[in-house]
Amino acid sequence: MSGTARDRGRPRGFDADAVLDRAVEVFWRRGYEGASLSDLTEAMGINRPSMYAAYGNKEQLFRAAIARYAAVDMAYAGEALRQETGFAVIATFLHTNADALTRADRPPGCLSIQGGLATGSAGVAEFLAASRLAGEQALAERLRRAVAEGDLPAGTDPAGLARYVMVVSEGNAVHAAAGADRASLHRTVDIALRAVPGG
Amino acid sequence: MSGTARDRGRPRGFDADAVLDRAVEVFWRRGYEGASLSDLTEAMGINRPSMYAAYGNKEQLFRAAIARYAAVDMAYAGEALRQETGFAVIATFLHTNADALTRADRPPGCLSIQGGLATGSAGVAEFLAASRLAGEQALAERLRRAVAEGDLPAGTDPAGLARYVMVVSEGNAVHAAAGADRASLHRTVDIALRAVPGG
DNA sequence: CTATTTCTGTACCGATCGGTACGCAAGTCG
DNA sequence: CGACTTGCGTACCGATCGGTACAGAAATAG
Repeated sequence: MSGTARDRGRPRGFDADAVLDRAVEVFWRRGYEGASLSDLTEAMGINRPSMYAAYGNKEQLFRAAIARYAAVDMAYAGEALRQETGFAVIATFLHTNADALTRADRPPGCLSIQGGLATGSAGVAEFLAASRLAGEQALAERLRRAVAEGDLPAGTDPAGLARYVMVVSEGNAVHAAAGADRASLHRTVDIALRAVPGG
Repeated sequence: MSGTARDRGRPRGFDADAVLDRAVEVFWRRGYEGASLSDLTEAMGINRPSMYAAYGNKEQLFRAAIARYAAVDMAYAGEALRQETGFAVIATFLHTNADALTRADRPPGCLSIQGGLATGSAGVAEFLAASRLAGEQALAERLRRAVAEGDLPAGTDPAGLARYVMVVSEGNAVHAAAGADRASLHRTVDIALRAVPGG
């Protein structure tokens, strides 16, 4: 009963998280279908069977990559939700988002959108849409509180405003992927904020 | 010299434009990489060699499909540019765009974005980005005139405003592809218009 | 030590990818 | 009527796709 039947056998020769980061980057640049297993395993530095043993198959690897992406590259969103006022939440989210979309050490744009809006395997696009929707709902919840607390005007529709914010963020992601620079994204955010009560 | 060496030989057994419309729909639904030649030729109702003879190869077929899409499914954009004031141009564009993104007889979203943000063949994404940019510049030109004519406030940045409008439109396209309904797109547009001088 | 378990690397699987060779059908020319 | 030109349909090409069988290597358990 000492070894919990898990430490037996040959130990894994790679760090699963570190290797997953390389997969994130490949999916981000090439999309789900554009990233072949050869691309992925080469970037990850492991062989194909090791990848299958660790993650199952390509789609499960992609889902793991999205989870890792959300935890690492979208941490700024959680930060934004912790701002004190509804307007500050939105302004912080959009501006930090603009920065995240144009980091020099990462692919431009957003993995959730680059990954595959239109893809042969139906599950992938729906999975991505669902994870974006989860973020939108978290924002709507925060804005609902802002209305209740009075720092957004009574009568403001929190869900509609949250959707607007996500639309701006996703549109910026499309522009960033097409090569728009950081300053122009921030300029767009400044215009967009004029539509937000308090801006 | 009667027949200009073009009417000779067996005549083509299909209407090139009608067949291209079917290709548009396949690319729209599945993206550039997700649409296989088998998918395409089956939907077009022609054989592979007929497609190659008529269009060259898959990428040229895609470019032809984009051109056809711009002429047919984005005609509303030209209409919007002909509105009388800068605000009317933007409002008309965004609202007719919301309708176009959710037509019952067409795939949801926008071919230019569904087609392939991230794709293996580098040329495709750049071509799509360039065609979106052309629309943005046409809008900027129209808004520049609106500032000159005084129906947008002096000091308004036409290029920045045009980019903002395209960002909203592209963000809405992402949402439409994920299944958002027409009403919620229009609600987003109404919020977005509050950022536009005159809204 | 041997037995057992688990990971690694090679080498391969059938399916599908984009693209094409080639013979036949269907027209216009003289 | 041939002679010629062009599109159509079958049947196929090499390359690459996602996924795996299998044997050897590296660890623990006894």
